[in-house]
Amino acid sequence: MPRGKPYPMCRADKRTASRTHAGAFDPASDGRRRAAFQRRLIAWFRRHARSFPWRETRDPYAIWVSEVMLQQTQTAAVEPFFRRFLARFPDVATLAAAHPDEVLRHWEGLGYYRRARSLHAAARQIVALHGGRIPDDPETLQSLPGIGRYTAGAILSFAFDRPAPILEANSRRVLRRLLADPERPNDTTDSFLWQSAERLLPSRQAAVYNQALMELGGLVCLARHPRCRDCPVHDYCNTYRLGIQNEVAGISSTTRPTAVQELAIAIRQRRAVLLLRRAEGGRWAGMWDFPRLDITQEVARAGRRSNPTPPADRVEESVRRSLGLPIRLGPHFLRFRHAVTRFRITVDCFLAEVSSAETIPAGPKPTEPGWSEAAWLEPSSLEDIPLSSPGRRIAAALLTHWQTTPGETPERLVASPPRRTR
DNA sequence: ATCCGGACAT
DNA sequence: ATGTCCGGAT
Repeated sequence: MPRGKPYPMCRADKRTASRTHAGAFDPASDGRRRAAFQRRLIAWFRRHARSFPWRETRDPYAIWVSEVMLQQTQTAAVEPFFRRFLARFPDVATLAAAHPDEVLRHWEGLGYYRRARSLHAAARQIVALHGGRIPDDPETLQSLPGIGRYTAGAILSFAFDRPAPILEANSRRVLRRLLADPERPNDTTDSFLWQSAERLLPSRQAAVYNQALMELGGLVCLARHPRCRDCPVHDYCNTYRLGIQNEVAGISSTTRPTAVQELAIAIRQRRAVLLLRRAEGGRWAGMWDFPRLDITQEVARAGRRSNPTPPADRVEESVRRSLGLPIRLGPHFLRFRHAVTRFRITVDCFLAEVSSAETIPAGPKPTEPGWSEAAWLEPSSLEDIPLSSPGRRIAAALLTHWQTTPGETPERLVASPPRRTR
């Protein structure tokens, strides 16, 4: 990837911006004031910008990958994934040629797996339709899966330095405060903010300017306690002037979590264990996982103080019905909790053996919705497939269990109530 | 435990 | 307009 200094640190802006008169900042009406705002913001950015690997490049591919990873994901979480991903898939052609599962494997643990699938699909589309070059116009970019208006603007401005506006969580917060209508400071629409972002954008230095806007939101114009005294553009801020910056906050939708009880079963046959692939559209789409049963209803019916595990024969019957597989339930070996979107899932994990004498060759066809594929895998190959985070956790516990109890045989597998693993 | 964060479908 | 998808940081 091209290296170097994409945003040369020119001398700090020594000019003192003129004191601003009172009144709402309207970027459309005052070009001089807008230019001063831009200079202040950019000068601040040159002093305070954090260093990230995706800021060390202007390679549109690397910037695209980073922006997709950064969707709904914080910078600290993204960094190691970004490095690994770029090392393995250094360019569009390499990514397009890769197996989907390997792409997913490199995304494992980052979440929102549709992003990885879209990225891969888009890479193939770029090779097939655009000669392997990342498009540099907004319409074509947004025709690619996983690229919306923000990501298109980010690629256009960061990589190509085109004057394309961006609006994401950080810059949205900045502009919401900066441009708030004093009468209705919380009624600002995204449509208005997009228009404003476009009007505020300088025709040159769009890359630095856009990143400065985001960085200000990330470091100074914080949701909870905005550090307005440190803000280089507080003179231009409609809410700072009125002291109502704390009244304009991102209203977090208070969708309270739903408790879910699940059973995960590691079903063994000879040396292999049964894995299922999660279907399109749901959680962990395209990722492999251990067979899981939602037992929330049963637990609720049985009463809250009772053992959260249904009787072994009920579980065995349920697996026979959904997977067409005769099993004998073994011991409980792991309990953990996992929070995902608005669900708080408690997972109880059990060993199990296929109870039929005959070998069931190609995995059962899962008839239950939610699963698309099944496979019997040797423990060692669990490393090679993309697993959901809970799935990876179960796999790790399973490998430990098998290593510490090497002599375990089906005869010794006896169902027992879950121990409290807290 | 709560907070944080774009694309897409509906 | 609203809901869905994820995991790590705090």
